[in-house]
Amino acid sequence: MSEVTATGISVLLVDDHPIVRQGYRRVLESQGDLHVVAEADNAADAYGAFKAHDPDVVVLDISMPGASGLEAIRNIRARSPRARILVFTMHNEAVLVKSAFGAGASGFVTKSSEPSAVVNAIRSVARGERAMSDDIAHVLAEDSLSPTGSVLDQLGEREIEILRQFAGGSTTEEIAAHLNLSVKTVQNYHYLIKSKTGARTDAQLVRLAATCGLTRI
Amino acid sequence: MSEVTATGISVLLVDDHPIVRQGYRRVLESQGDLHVVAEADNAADAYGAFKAHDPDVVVLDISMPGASGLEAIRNIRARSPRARILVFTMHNEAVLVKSAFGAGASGFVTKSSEPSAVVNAIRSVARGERAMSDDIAHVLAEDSLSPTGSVLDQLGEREIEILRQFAGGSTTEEIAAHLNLSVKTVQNYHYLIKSKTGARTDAQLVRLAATCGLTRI
DNA sequence: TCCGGCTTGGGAAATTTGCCCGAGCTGCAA
DNA sequence: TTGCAGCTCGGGCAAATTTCCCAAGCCGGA
Repeated sequence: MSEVTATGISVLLVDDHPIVRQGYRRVLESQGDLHVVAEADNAADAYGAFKAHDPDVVVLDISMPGASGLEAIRNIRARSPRARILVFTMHNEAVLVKSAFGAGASGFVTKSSEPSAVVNAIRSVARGERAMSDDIAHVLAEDSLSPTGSVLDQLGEREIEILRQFAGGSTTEEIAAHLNLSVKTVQNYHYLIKSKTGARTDAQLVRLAATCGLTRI
Repeated sequence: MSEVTATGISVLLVDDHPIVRQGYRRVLESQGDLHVVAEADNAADAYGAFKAHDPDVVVLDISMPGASGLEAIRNIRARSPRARILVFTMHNEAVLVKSAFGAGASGFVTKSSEPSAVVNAIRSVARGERAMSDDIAHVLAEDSLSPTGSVLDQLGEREIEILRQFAGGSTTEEIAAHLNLSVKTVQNYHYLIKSKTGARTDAQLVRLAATCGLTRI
């Protein structure tokens, strides 16, 4: 049972900052056709609120405490494949964007976008279209992405093992010693993992490994 | 020349996210006594806007591209010691809070606070009082009791800012560009941070930053 | 005033990265 | 059976980064 009216789009807002939520709410409701029917301040509550209100669009920030926002996306989509989820966050890393779409998001908009771009993105995903802000399109274009599923699916067993140890804090030498490989090989894997995942930085690799559950922090 | 009316408090909003600014504006203006007279989306413009509008209170997010928000605080206070500045950010690290007050802020409120707490904080600093949200008070209290300071206490303010951006996934060049520093300086900070914290790996650095709440994964 | 710490960067050697390559293995499909 | 494709493992080499050491300016405290 959707709460959508003949002329409106119902929205569930998920963000951990109350005043940010309230600000969004006012911006969205001033549009006339957008109605915020519920809010949640963490990923765990997001699914409950989704079930209770069956909104047309879920607008959520993926950088929240507790369970990852990606987790929330998967959670919602697993049970309600027709759910439309618009990620709205300050991050603009290619890996994160790909993970979000891979997890089932319909759109990805950064907080640096103009409010008009955000509300238009909401309308787009409500129509079942894919939406993303200009800067995100740019990031993805640069990344010249390959059509894949989860980021980890592109990695071989060895690559994942090395990524795990690397993200755990081990040095290249330690990994080589532990796996009985030459340092050069580990270096090559390191490079290969970065190219495959699109991570441009070791820090991005660690974050990627963490969001995929490869390592805990 | 203050733009304050007999019954109102004029506010300058500084935040790099347009829709967040717009949301704040609506929340504040719905209060009746608060009037947003100007906005700025970076620290550099903040002082210009301050001079032009002489607001009663500056509400600013310290995590912005360009010059650090702390820099903006010092900038404004140096020229207008009676300026009231309320820091409004998602960060709640004790070191950061102390730095902000040290730089001349009158208040520090996190984005996890209730909107009512935020507007009350604005009224408090407008009256010349010091204000902080409950969670900030809690963090400061815990910090003053802990015998072993956080690892971050060994780091200077610039070092913390660079660590935050690095852990967030930014490259050395990007950080240098954001902060208007030479790449060499950022590299030196990177090295210095590793020595001070004892991290032997970039991954360890990211984990450290995450456990200290400097970045979220 | 002097000392110490922060900030900013240069310099130079050591190390790592980025990207190319080949070779041995396995599984799979024609 | 042959052959292709993908994983694993490492060499090579130029380019980039990291690692240290150093210096100068600034500021606050003793």
